[in-house]
Amino acid sequence: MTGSHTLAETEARVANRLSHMELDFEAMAVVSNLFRAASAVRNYVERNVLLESGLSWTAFVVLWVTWIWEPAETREIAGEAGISKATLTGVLSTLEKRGLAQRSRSSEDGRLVLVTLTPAGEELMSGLFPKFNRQEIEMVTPVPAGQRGSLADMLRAITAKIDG
Amino acid sequence: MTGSHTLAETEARVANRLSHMELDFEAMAVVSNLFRAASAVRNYVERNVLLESGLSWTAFVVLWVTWIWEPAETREIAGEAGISKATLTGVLSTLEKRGLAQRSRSSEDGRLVLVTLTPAGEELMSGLFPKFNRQEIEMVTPVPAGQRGSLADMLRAITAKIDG
DNA sequence: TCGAGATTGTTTGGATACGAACAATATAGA
DNA sequence: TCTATATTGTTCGTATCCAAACAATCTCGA
Repeated sequence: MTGSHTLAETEARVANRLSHMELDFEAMAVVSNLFRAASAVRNYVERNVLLESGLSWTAFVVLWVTWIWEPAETREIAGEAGISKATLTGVLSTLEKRGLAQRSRSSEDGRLVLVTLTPAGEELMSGLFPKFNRQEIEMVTPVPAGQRGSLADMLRAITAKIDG
Repeated sequence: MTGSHTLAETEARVANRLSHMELDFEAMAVVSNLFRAASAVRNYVERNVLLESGLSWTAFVVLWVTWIWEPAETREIAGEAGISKATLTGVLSTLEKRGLAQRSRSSEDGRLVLVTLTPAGEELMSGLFPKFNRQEIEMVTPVPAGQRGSLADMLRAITAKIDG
């Protein structure tokens, strides 16, 4: 997951390759560590919380958004989950096949599909989410409590700048 | 990409769903924003830098690692890129098919496969990486310069805690 | 009323993603 | 030397993932 090379070693190599260019190593480090952290968090949660339920990260997020916003429109779910509508179609089909979620046509707008959880889906999320949050707490431990809000704010600022 | 609901609205909904549980909303916010940011950064770069070259994010990262560490061992590439060796096999096949990278057996250890860039791959990366770094700089803009190092450090600490 | 344009979910085709099983190679100890 | 064990990259099966094309539905103006 994490590369075996040190940051300094990598930077030296990059600088050597691109000695004639001006590079912002700090920006590089932010983006690089952003992805390492996201990947590590995802894999860790998939292994320790989701595996026993046979859920992928994406499937869990889709269930979670549906759980919170039920009945949820698919475009809303895709937006919150950060996946394309094409991907959501497949994930929803899988969740329906497993009896965790349900699709239904909107009576007000024939184009829309509304998603709800089945009782089995509700029960699964009720048991799963507390475990999920406990893992979140554990993973954020190395960041001093007084800086976690700031960390979230900076990440939010980056997202806002891009999606703005 | 980014959900249309505000943080407060989401938290209120979650609190309503889980009023009987103790939840750490700050840890939730960190993980949630970590993924929103990573997803936003990835999609933005794929659209604005990688699309014209027909590269996926993963394919680009594999090319980048190879470019820096050439000749690179596949286990090394997979580790740095944060993907499994099975995934790397497929990505390398795609890159070979497109004439951007090349596989060769190690003469010192018959189990190892060494990867190098083709001249076309070299040329592609020489033109692509500066654009990539300029996007990185732009995306990190909303974080005050004095706090970018701290941001990278916190992200690194989370990864280190998980990967132990 | 009616039709051009916009919006939505699905399908299609191809790439990515991973665990598990596998074959090839290397290494260590008897 | 020989063999049990470990390591590495590939294959296999299945689930994601997305852009583009598509069909169904809605909206709005003439």
